[in-house]
Amino acid sequence: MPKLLIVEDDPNLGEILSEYLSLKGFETTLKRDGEEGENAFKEQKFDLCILDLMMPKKDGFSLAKEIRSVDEQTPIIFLTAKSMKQDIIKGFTVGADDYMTKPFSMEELLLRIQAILKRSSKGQEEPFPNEFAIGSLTYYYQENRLVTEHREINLTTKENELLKIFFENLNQTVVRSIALKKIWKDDSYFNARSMDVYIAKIRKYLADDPSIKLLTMHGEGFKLVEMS
Amino acid sequence: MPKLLIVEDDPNLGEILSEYLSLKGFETTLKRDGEEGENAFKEQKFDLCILDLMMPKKDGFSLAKEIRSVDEQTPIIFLTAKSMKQDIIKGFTVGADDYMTKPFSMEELLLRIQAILKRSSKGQEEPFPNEFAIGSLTYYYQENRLVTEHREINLTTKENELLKIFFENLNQTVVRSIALKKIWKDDSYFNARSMDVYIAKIRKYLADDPSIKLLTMHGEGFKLVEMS
DNA sequence: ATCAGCTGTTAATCGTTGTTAAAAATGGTT
DNA sequence: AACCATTTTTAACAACGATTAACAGCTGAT
Repeated sequence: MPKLLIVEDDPNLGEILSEYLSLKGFETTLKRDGEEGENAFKEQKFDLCILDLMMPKKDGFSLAKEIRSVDEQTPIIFLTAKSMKQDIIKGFTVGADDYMTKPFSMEELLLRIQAILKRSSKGQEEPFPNEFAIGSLTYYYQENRLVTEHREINLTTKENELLKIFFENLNQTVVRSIALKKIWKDDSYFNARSMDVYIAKIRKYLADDPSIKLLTMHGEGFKLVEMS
Repeated sequence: MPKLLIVEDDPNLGEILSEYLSLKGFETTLKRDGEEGENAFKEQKFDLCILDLMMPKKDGFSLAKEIRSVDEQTPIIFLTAKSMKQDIIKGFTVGADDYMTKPFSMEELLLRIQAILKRSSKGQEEPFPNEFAIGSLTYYYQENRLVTEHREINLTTKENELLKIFFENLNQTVVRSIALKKIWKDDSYFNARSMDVYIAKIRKYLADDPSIKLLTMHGEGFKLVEMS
């Protein structure tokens, strides 16, 4: 649950922001002016700050500078009363990550917050590569296609999703219930049986290279391995 | 001349709004309840919607949701009878851009409309490029035209809209219901079948380059990919 | 070794998608 | 308004994919 610091002097907008964002699963702290905001920032860590520009006591720029002098990391979003290009440029020079001009849609703000947090949380996860080779097989995930020495197989959607999970977890056990939840969204007896049918199909495809085996880990799941 | 959709059940207020805003240079369409509003929205494009919250047949929230499911762009302003914070928050969660609490001044409404239109016209999404190349194909969206190695195809409106969605989402699954709502404005059994017919037509065009495939993601939608 | 509970396999069934053609709607022209 | 050409929708059937069912085989615990 990411923590947000909201500094906004308009009590109405502040409340709405705060409530809406808590509703969306953030832990929000609302402060009414720059000084309060600064104190709050000194007291605890936040994952992101939302600062109004025009505020009594200490404006958003000054507050952002204070924050940046202590902390290079924490993302800052500015709220500007109107779309004043000067302000926006100045905002970015003091280290803002984004800005919103009032009035703005909560949804858009939410999207931007999510985008920024995702970006700053880690190096974005590498996507599963389209081409994946093992033994004499080549698997093209994006293209729902598996190429063996003897033939080219067009995979159905379900076959493809399941095979992807095995390639992602090469030499590791894929737990039944986890695969089921990923592909079928819930694990029930019937979905489990459906999966077994697909296991059989995939095994037939993989049989083109005898060094590749999809092992059964009885009671747990399956494991794709390349024999040495 | 921006087009406004006004949905307001109070005939008095509706008329006043409509007349005032036409006087100010907008082209206004006035509807008296949510259902009428929905139909109007499906029939033509608007630059902004002004929706009353309390209305017979279909309230403003539901209407906004319908609108957002088809179009996430067009700004929406809600008119709320009183300043109920809950309503306002709910309004933002369904994608509203602004709200006005009754009674309000026409002038203020005008200012907000102008602010929103200015903002939404400025920060416009990068437009879909007219020319788009993939494999040996070149697609000219603006010109409803697809050029292959062998021939030049003039696309019909529906073919073009559908193909555009696939190009926009290259290598990503386009969900049936989303495409349907975008193009046909609602997903029903018959529209779905109609779409299937267009899928077949598009596949015949794309077949000119065998490395381009429009894959079926069974139960989900379709995905345009370039084979490696 | 036996048995209950998993897993493997095949085929039937059910729902979704592919395909083609006819019907209906649309738009332009006389 | 009546005509035509074109586009879009509807309809019917074929093909395909996913699930269910039934039964056979296997595994590990007692």
